[in-house]
Amino acid sequence: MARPLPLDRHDRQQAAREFRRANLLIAAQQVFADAGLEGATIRAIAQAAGYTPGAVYSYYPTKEAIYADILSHSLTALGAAVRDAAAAAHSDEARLRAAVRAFYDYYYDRPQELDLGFYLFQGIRPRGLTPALDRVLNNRLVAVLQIIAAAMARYAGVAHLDAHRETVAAMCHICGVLLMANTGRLRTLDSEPAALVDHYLDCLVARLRPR
Amino acid sequence: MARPLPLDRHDRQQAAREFRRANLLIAAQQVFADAGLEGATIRAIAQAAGYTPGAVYSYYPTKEAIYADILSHSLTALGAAVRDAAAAAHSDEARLRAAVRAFYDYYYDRPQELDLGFYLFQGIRPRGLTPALDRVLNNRLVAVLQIIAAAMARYAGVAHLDAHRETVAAMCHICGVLLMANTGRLRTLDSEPAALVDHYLDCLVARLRPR
Amino acid sequence: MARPLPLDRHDRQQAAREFRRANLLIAAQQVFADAGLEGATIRAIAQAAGYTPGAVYSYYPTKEAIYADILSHSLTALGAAVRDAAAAAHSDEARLRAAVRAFYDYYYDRPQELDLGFYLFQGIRPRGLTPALDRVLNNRLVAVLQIIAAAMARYAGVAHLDAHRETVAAMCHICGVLLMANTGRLRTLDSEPAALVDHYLDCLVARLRPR
Amino acid sequence: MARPLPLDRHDRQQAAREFRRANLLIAAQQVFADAGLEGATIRAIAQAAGYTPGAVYSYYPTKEAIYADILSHSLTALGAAVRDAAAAAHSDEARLRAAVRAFYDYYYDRPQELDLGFYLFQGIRPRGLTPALDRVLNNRLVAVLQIIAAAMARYAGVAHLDAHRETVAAMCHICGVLLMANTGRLRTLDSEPAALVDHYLDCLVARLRPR
DNA sequence: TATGAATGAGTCTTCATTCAT
DNA sequence: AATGAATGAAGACTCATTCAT
Repeated sequence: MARPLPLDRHDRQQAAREFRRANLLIAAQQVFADAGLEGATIRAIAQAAGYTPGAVYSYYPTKEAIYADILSHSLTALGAAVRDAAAAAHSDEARLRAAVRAFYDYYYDRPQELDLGFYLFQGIRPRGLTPALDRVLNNRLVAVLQIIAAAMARYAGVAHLDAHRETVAAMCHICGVLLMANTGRLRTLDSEPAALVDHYLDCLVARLRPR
Repeated sequence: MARPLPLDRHDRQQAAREFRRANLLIAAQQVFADAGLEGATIRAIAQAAGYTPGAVYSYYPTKEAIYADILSHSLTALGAAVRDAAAAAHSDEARLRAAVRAFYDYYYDRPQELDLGFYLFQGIRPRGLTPALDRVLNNRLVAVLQIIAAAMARYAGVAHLDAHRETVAAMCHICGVLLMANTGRLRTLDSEPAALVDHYLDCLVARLRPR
Repeated sequence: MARPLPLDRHDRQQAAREFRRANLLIAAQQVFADAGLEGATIRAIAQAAGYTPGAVYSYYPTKEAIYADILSHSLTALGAAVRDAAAAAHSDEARLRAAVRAFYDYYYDRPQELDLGFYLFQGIRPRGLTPALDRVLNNRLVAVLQIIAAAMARYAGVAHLDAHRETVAAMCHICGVLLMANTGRLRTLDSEPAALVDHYLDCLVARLRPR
Repeated sequence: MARPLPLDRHDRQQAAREFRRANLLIAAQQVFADAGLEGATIRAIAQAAGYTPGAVYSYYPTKEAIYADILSHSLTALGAAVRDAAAAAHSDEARLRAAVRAFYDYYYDRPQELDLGFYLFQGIRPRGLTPALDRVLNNRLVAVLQIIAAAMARYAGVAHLDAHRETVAAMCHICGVLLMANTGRLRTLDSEPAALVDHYLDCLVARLRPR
């Protein structure tokens, strides 16, 4: 039976600190979801967390670092959503469809998190998004894509497929649809984002169908 | 032989003014391409054009108006690029491929213009982007898409096709690829944007191929 | 029979200039009445007169000088209004009442002109309102007050009265009422400006009534 | 014997903050008295208080809010002045005279505060002067007028008098005199503002004298 | 660790006035 | 006399960040 190891003082402090940081992060996510990239000022985040602006800097060196941490959690949650959807499916085809749809659904419900990704991943940031952090975030994304790639391989048979390319292509397609939806283009073009996604999936499934 | 008509004073002044506005716009485009959306402040634009900030306001009533003008020119240029590419093609299939590729190529070379479009097309701007202007810009985009839709219809035969949906889907795909490329994701995922586009086109062409 | 004297070239030019200045002034008055003190920019005035901003400076050295000229004309018109009202009255009491009421009515209909007077007459202006001009404007005002003073003297009999003081007092009262009306105070205090004026006149007439 | 209660940290900080805000307000009042409405910019106020412009915004959300606070204090002080003057009087007549004179004296010594009132009470301000605040300020003014109205009623007997109307009329008169004095008109008209006020009071007292 | 006051560099925008033409 | 382009100084306001406590 696992018993929690006794912590020495240092570890206890560390844990408490981590706990406070997590709280701050949750507040930041909330501000973010409510007010978007522009509205998420340090002041607003601090206030939402019950802190004053200065206190935030005990936990994050920079505003961008907060962004990065939110994004990191966001990618983890995305991964969970995609994984769960895939796990619940009852056929290989359903699994592929479910995984891709989960990716789409996740961001459709959280447009700000998509924005954040695009913002942070963009070129060179003055400070905050270090190469190390960038690598971490990237790995998170790769992990999500691997779930989709696996579903694809299982459906199509690994031999007949460049699963990596197809997965990246699917991600691009989904993100493009989301982008167009979020900026209002699809509305003015009289198109339903979900229908576009399903159409893409229909074609994909047909194309990869094992014979 | 066309000889330039003599201009009266008013016309000459008008032309001179237009010339200066065009210069200002070019400077703004440059600032834009160099510094991106955030960096393209009135100060920076004015300086690049050799003006003081106040002077800019004799040419554009608002910062957003400058953005809108850049975007408008951008969409016009995009339209020309797509049209030219389609016109130069020697077969129906080549025309479809060329049109879509031209769309991609245009933005691949001018990533900031893509950003600008997404920025300006987004919801309601405080001032500057009037609904009228929004409609104009939107029509420009629609015009571009119609070229692609026409190529598609000609290739596939209009009966067997929801050309509108396929065109919107293609645009989403291209924009998704561009977005991923611009934010550095494709590099880290070891994917070539152009290869993705070509793959998409291969699938599209195969799928729509008339029998 | 008076025949217009032949004008030499210089005079003709002078007259033409004066004519254009008068046009400019009329435009300025209009802008003023429409847009108030804050809205009456040089640009707006120039545009209303069909000029460009620079041209205005051929006629007035300064924005304040335009204000001053408007005010001067305003005071002249006020004088005419008061004079006409007094002239039309059929009794000494009616004359006094009519003159004071005319003062009130004039400004009640033209609140911006009252503002202008207060603005220009206020303390030291940076430039524009020279002492000489100030004297001119003041004399205009004095001329108006003399009409009222004369009506008062005629009504009350000159012996029993400090007509100057009573006239200044009446002017203060009227201006106070107008000020309170224009700033919305009377509305919130549930008082009618015209009723206040009439009450003041009733008291004044009763007090000065010759026995 | 009252001993200051020990304050907890929060209260101490709150008090310190209030103290600084009060200092800022005093500086603002000074700037105001020296430079007038137009000269009282955020820059100038900040500088006078030893701050940078941005710091001002931790104390007041808006320039108009500073104005409003000054005006609020001003009206309170006016009320106190009028009340004290009335309280010190030894007869009903003296009380009425004293109250009205106190109103006059207060503003005669602080001409900018009169301006401020007229500015802020004017119609709708873009931001800052909310309807709620407007009501508060208005009530302050009404409270002052009630002191005068009470003195009037006590002197004349409430039956024989429209105390409200007479009070509003007196306020208008005083404000008219002050306006004319502040804009230099009374000087050029060779009239003493105080003498005008006293004359008005003489007439008022005579008219309302109980028989 | 947390405070929160303060900074400083920045944002867009306005407008009377000047001056070469 | 008129143009109108341009200036320059100013306006209110925002916000990430620092730092003494």
